[in-house]
Amino acid sequence: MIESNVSDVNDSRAPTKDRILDAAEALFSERGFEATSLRTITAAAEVNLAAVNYHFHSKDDLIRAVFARRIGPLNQKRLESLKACLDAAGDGPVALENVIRAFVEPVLLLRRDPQGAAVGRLFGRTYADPSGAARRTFFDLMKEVGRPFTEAFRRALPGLNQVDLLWKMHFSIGVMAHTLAGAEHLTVISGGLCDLADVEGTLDRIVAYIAAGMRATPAKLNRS
Amino acid sequence: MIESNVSDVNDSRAPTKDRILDAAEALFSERGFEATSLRTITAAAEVNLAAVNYHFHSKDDLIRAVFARRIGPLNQKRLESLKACLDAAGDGPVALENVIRAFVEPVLLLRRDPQGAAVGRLFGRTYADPSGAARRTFFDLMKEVGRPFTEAFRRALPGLNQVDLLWKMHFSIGVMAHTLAGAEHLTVISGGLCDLADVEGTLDRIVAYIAAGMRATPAKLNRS
DNA sequence: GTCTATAGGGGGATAGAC
DNA sequence: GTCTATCCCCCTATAGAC
Repeated sequence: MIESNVSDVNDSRAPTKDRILDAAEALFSERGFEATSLRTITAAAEVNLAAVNYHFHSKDDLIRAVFARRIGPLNQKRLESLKACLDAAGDGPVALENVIRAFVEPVLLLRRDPQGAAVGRLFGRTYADPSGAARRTFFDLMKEVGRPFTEAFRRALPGLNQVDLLWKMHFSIGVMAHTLAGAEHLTVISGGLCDLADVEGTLDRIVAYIAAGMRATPAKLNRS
Repeated sequence: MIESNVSDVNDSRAPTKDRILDAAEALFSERGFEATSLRTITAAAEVNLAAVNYHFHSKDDLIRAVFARRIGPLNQKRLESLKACLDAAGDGPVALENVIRAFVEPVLLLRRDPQGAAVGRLFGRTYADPSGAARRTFFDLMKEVGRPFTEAFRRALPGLNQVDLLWKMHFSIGVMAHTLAGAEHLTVISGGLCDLADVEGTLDRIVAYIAAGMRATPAKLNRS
């Protein structure tokens, strides 16, 4: 009630830096990196244009910062869940579904709030986005989860060779990325019957689909 | 004798219009729509800048033309293959793997030549791309295959309800799109062990993965 | 730290000669 | 149909006042 500022709107203003990150995140996820100008970002954040060059050096560095802020905590959750399911397995077999869930659940849970949904879309889109800065940053930050999860999948699918495993992980990442990036499209097509806001239901569906795919055996791998 | 830095559009004198389409296709697939300027395209095509505005009205119309040229023939092949496998089934059950193959094979076969690979990447990327012109054109042109394939899947998976089917088709499109758009990434990660140039092998793998996923039953009870 | 103002470069699109 | 030349817009980044 003390706040009586000059101009309009909701002024218990977060730090400028965070306002820029929030706006950039939302706009990048909606329009892509190239199509989003710094002017649009600073207008949405209601900060000055020059602020983005003061707090971040350049647009590329802003893109990097947007990813860095989110991926760290996300991957920490994934690794914690993975550790939990490996501990539960002990020396016995690792449950495939649990490994998949450990990887998918944290990023799908983002969908619970609108800002998180933007993050999800952004990640999903980045897998297919050619933008240099985004791609490099994203994959650099994803390396830390790549190795332990590959190892966990190997334990959950004993007897599967390396090449088969990599292909299946690739397919599985596609399922996740496309679900994150293009889910509103599905909502429209289905006339609202398929709703990504139902996180638990979506999670059950996606885990079941991926698990079955990873267990599948290609029928005829050597054709004439 | 100016060397283009992207792909040689070296048909010694193909029509200007086609040279522009070829160059645009390759560049869009590598860098995205927003990041590719008309100047870059006309330089690669070794034609004049103004030619693109003469043959196509605008950049958006050029994007639409790039898609229109490829999607028509592609969908025709898909529908022919689908008809063949429905005819083979007669009144009996439809083989799920054949329906999947009818949809995936034509687009995967594009990978056999470099220009086709660009088309594949372009399609894969478009599923996640926010660009307005590309997205609308692409989905408009895909509508003609959407209905018959949905119907075929319903026949191949009797007893599956509409919502489950739509989710599974959504996941499956993700597998295909990601394979098309991000396969060279897999090639790098695997140290060349996974090679998308092996079209037949990739096709067997992807069909097996998707078929298993579509047959999967979500186990909604095992959440902790 | 935050603003105004502007530099400096590309971008899409068009006019008009040939 | 194809070229040159150009208009006018929007972009990123920076300089310098407050």
